[in-house]
Amino acid sequence: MAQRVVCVVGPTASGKTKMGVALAKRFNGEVVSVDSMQIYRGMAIGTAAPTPEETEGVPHHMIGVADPAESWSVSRFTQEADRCIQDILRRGKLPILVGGTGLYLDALIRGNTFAAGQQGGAVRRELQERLAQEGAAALLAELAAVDPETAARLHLRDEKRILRALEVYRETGKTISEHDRKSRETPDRYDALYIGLSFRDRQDLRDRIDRRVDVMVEQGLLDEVQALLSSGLPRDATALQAIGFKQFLAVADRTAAVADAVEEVKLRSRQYAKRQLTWLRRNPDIHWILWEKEPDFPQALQNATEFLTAAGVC
RNA sequence: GCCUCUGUAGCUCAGUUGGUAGAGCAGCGGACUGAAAAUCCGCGUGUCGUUGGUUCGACUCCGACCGGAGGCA
Repeated sequence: MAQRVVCVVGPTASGKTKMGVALAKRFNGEVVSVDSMQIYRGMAIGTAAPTPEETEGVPHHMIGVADPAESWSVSRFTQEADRCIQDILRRGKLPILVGGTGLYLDALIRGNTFAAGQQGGAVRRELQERLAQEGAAALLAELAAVDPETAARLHLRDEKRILRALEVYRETGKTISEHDRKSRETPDRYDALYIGLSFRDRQDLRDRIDRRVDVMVEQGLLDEVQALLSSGLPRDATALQAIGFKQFLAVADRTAAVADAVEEVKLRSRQYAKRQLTWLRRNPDIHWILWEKEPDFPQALQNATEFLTAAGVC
């Protein structure tokens, strides 16, 4: 039987951090952040990483563990996070996975393996050049010759995935569809209990996102971005693709006004929240707790506790 | 007060010589296996300001009224 872990999921600004801490205290757990941007150092404000006060002494893992100049990936993340989970289990504590990056969480729970290849690698660079020269149609045709299944699935404009599919074939001699099929067949690595947080009315989520963005700006999002830049972080770093950082980069460059950047960050955040909800919707195992207007944590903790104890967590 | 321009989707706007309307953004839905806070796909949601008239037929032409912008006084 796979080892048991608890996952707290939900769109951005739904209260996952607070819930994670409450559950960790109640069930003798430690939190593992599952967030593609909180892993980078020096981005605490813009990624709404939990502050020392917010953690209430509960150990948190996988936050601020990476240099923003190096680009991480699902593969790298799952390896490191898995190590944390194992360590927590070894110490007899309950791992509580808290985060909004759906792909990372699913890969972790399922124990996905990833085929060879990497951004910045020789094969990828060569394919990128060919994409620029010959166009996506040529590459998609090439993919169709070796992996018709994937080629049929991908849209001509989905260049990122066309490149990746070709890369996997080049690097391993096997198609990505074959790799994925095998990866899916392996049993899940963890026995996960999911608690989902969201709002019954999307408008309430939007209001909460707006308020959170205003707070980030008050707390010094611009300073945080400027600090990253003055540390010599390249502008095309993956870390700077994070919502908030991308827009305030323009403010730092004086090519955008603060007020416009704030509106843009709010917009991108709610679009991101929508994509997160789409991702989560296909997981039928989530025990949802839906907020009415405002989060009610005491109530939610009781609800979640009942759910977890009924499932055998103590 | 007079003159000119203007009123079409949540927003910004197109709409040819009259045949009940379409773009971008927003929004909604979906996908996602080494960039995932990334990337990609799909969907038009409408008293065409109101009200009379002309016409087989009006967003389109005419009148009045209401709202907005500018100009002259």
